[in-house]
Amino acid sequence: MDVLIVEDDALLGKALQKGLEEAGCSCVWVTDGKRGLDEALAQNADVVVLDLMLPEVSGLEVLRRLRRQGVHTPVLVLSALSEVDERVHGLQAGADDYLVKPFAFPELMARLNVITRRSQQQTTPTLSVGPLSLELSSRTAEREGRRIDLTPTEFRLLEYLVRNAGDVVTRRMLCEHLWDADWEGVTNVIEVHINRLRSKIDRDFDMPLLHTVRGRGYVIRGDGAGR
Amino acid sequence: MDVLIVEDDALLGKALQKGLEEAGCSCVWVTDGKRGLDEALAQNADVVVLDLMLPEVSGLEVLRRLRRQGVHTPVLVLSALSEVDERVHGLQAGADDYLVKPFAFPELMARLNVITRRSQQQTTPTLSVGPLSLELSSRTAEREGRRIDLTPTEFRLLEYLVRNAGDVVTRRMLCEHLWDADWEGVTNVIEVHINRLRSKIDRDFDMPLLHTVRGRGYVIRGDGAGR
DNA sequence: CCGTTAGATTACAATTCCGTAACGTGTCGT
DNA sequence: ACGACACGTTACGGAATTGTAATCTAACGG
Repeated sequence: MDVLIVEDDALLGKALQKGLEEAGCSCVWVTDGKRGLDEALAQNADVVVLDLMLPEVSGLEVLRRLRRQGVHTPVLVLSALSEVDERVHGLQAGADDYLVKPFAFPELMARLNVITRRSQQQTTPTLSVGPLSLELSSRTAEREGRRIDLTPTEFRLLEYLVRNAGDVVTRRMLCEHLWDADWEGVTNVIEVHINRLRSKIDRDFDMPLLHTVRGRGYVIRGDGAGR
Repeated sequence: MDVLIVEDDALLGKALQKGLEEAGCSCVWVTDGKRGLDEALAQNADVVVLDLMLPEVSGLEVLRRLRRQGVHTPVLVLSALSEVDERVHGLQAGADDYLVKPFAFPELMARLNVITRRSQQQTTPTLSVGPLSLELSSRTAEREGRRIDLTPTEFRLLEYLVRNAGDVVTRRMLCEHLWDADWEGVTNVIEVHINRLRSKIDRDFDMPLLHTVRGRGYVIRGDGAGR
């Protein structure tokens, strides 16, 4: 496990690094907020240990900026203050846990384990079916490592299919959810978009995921099974 | 608080409804999975109490489909089985808590309170600065109740500005994050897009949010303050 | 006060995206 | 085997999106 330590006190920093490395973690230790933010933004750490009292940029500020940038790496905040107020601020700013100095090293380890486990099982904003995954935040798809660019409607179509993976999605459903519409069947918009989608997510691969169910609609399935 | 109860056992269902209503909650009680899913999808409930053993569509299936549709309403699962296995399945399918029958009513209440509170403070996938908010999932913006349609690049530009709200965003930063690019300054793409963005989020309102900092770049601020 | 410069605004052209229509292909029932 | 029908494929035109360039406006320095 990779840990980023942001701690200006050399004694404590060194102790943390030593203890964590003995516990089998690899550490990066920086001593000011500026570099702490940079390292954290690089997203190479699985968890961050962040002191609140720092020169230059305060720990709270680092935390706030980190979260604003959309980085959700779990953060454990250290502070000399035991004030409830501070604790509230920290948690509001996006900390996952809080530890008051002085503390016992085993407790730090225990808390780090808890928050990393929790963050791992958090639902990431991503959908997937078998080898295909959609990243909702960036609106891109990926299959077997390859990035797939989708137009807005292609993405919405695929998203809807994936949310109903394994179930047949009827034309009617698509009309109502992707267009506004009651018309349904006036044109062949759907077939056209299904076709374009297939050419992107299935054409270049062995196993087709998007199947048509004659007379009913379409299904997307993770295994290759046609029905 | 609005509670949706999905429970086929009439005795238990009635008891739950009575108890919850006495505690000041308003309840909707349905007795099968199909209607449970429909009601839950309507998103009128703040929390769902879901029995696992149901006729037609099983509780697990209801839960799974609900989550696949992107609905995050907290769900408390009820089950006669105390098997660890079942519990794991339930939690994996997206349950927020688990209660084994028979149970004491106060415990149910306590757990409902915990999971609703937790879900409320969960970070919704939305950014906001003052009167402006961005919904990341649907890629739309809203200001003072009015929906604002943004093109893909406009949205990315605004998102980046909002994530750095209060800080000046330089041209260099924009070039690197929104385009790939090292060119920076060859053309005036940025000014043009800023202009288009302003015409949508500021033009029709009293207080401008997007300010230019001469020689540095742009800031977005929730209060009207120019600097 | 004037020239310089940064930024705003507008116009325009290239590209992309989307819905329609026409046509091709395969499947099913008889 | 044949026709009907469902779906696939391709081509085309209009609309939206995006980057470039030209022009206009406002701030700043001296």
